[in-house]
Amino acid sequence: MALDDRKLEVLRAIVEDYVATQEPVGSKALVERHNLRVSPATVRNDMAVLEEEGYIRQPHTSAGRVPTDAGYRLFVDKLSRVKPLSPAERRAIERFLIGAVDLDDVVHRTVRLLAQLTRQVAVVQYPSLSRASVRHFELVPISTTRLMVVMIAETGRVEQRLVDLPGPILADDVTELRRRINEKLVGKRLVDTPPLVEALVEETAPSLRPPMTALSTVLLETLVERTEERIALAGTANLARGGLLDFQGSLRPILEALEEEVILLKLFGEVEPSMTRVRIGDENEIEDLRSASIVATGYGPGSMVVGGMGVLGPTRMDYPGNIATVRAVARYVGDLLGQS
Amino acid sequence: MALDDRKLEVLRAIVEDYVATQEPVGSKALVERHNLRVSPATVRNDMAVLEEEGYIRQPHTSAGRVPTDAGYRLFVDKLSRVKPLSPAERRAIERFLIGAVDLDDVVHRTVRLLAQLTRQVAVVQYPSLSRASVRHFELVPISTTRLMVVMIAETGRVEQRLVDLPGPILADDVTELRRRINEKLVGKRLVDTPPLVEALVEETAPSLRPPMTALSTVLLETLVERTEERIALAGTANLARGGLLDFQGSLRPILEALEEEVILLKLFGEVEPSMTRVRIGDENEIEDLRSASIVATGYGPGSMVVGGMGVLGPTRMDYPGNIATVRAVARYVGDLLGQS
DNA sequence: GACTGGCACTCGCAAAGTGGGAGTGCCAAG
DNA sequence: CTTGGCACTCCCACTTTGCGAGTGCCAGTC
Repeated sequence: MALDDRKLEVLRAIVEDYVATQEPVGSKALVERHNLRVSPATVRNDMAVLEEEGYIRQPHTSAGRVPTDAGYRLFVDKLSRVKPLSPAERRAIERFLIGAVDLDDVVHRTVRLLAQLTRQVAVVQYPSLSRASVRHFELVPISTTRLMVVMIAETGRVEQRLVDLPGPILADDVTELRRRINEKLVGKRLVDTPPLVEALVEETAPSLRPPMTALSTVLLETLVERTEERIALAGTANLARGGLLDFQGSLRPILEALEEEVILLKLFGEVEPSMTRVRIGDENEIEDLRSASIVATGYGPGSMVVGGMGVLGPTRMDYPGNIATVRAVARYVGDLLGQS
Repeated sequence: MALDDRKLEVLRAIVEDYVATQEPVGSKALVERHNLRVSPATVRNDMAVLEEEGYIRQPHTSAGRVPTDAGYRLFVDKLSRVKPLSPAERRAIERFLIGAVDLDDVVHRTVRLLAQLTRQVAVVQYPSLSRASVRHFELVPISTTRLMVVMIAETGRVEQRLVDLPGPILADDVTELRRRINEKLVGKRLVDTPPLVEALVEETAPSLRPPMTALSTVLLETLVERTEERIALAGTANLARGGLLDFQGSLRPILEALEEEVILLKLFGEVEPSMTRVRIGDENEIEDLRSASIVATGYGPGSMVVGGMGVLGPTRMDYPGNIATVRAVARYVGDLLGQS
């Protein structure tokens, strides 16, 4: 059965009121607050239909209605326009990010900013190396058998590792290795590098084989393994705001999930280019997050995506507002990365 | 008035029972569970005295007694021996830390380990640079007017920064600068370096003055400003364990305080060498943490202190156990740092 | 003087009872 | 299709009640 316009309007009103008040909303209050031009009785009939279709439900007989996860989903997909940000918010974003001194600082500020603006838990993935490309490699001799490998990515992110060589090495050989590595890898996207590293070893003259082999192991680790593991988090205190009415009583499972970086990466790292993903309640695969919703989006310079960011909160959240904020912040940070 | 031995014994029993059960403890239950060799009535008299002295209190008339912050303090100072760790715990510590690949990983694992063993919120300060000494400086040319400065500290921590030079620079000059910087700074403790950097600039030949001046600014920043700001946190989910009986109802202020790195650094960073500090409830200067206790200690290779670590939980916590665990982990991590 | 058993008293808490009110579903009429 | 009316449901906040744990005090004992 198709829902006519008024029924959709009723659903929207229910969602908006419930999000605002946190209380089940009844037919009478609805007609009063929104100027639906019909009587409560009519609204009740519409509600009955909406309930049958699974978009709303009553917590108890003879209480008001509350949106279901499906109801929120419909609301997000069809019934809400993305709220434009207020000038005050735009200014807040700029002011907050403008003083950032390095990449860590950008991420740090971003996550706090998001938490503050949305009043939810905010998550920002550090710019992932795998989708970015290599700007420069450096080898620094620490001792005769030890090198430090430093990689600088286009995003400005820097990774370093120590390598123990199988035997002493000459300064000239270090220079040679550095030259060869840069020649082969600079400008390439990190995801594409592993086969190149393999080739690099094979093309190396026998005299330099042993150190190059040792290096290649570490290069692969740096390039691939540790590549998207870091996450910044802020605003957990916001979880405790709703007086435990959200999250059916216990913050425990939520806090636990938030401590698992693997989970966060799955939620906020798997983002498609220029898409904002909204995951509502039950739609979450993670058991512990069935009472939470997530708004996530990718960010990066231009149209490139180098990481994800977003917010997490109760299913009863201000979707249009949060979506707008997350998008705006993501775009701003993306531009920032593009500049450097 | 001096408290005789039995009264102290009663206090110890109250603390232990209350920590275990989370419920006010009465005179009858006390004599049953601990073999005090007196009657409930006697215990009641002792309790009356203890209450008068401010070590315990009753939540309501005719309820059992609960330790006050002063009671816990007395318990920690005089009445508890540090529990030796169980072999299982020792093994857990080793197993958990043994696979760590780099400094970040060590800190990461440590904080999770602490959270797991104590079932409290754990905090670990990254090894502070300021108390460690410089192992090596490296200058890496990125372009003709841009250098990357990399500093490696004795603790294995690496910091890097980009520097824009006032004009193009030759490779040989970079080498010269590198040599001079290392000559002057290697082996010095970071806190002692600022005047040395000043001197360095003054001793520089006029031709190299401009780049050295640019460098010195960044060196000072790296050496001083950003020097002890990082903190790792784990186990916040443990806060939600006590069913909100701890922390008088709201986790909010606690979570908020935990998000302020400045606060955490104050709490866990200001540690004296080889001391375990216990801060109980009211003793905390931070308003929001008046219902929490903190056990913190320093750690580092040998007798050096390069950072702090510890746990935070409800005042009703297992002090002897937590103190023992924090100390053991700190010592283990310190040894680990000493090796590399 | 220190300890003990007895006893009256206090008071929080949980279970049970209660009234009010918000909200519903249905129906007959417009 | 919409509307006003009406009977009905049932949650919630409030009060009542009884119970029991725990206390403080006192008089008696060692």
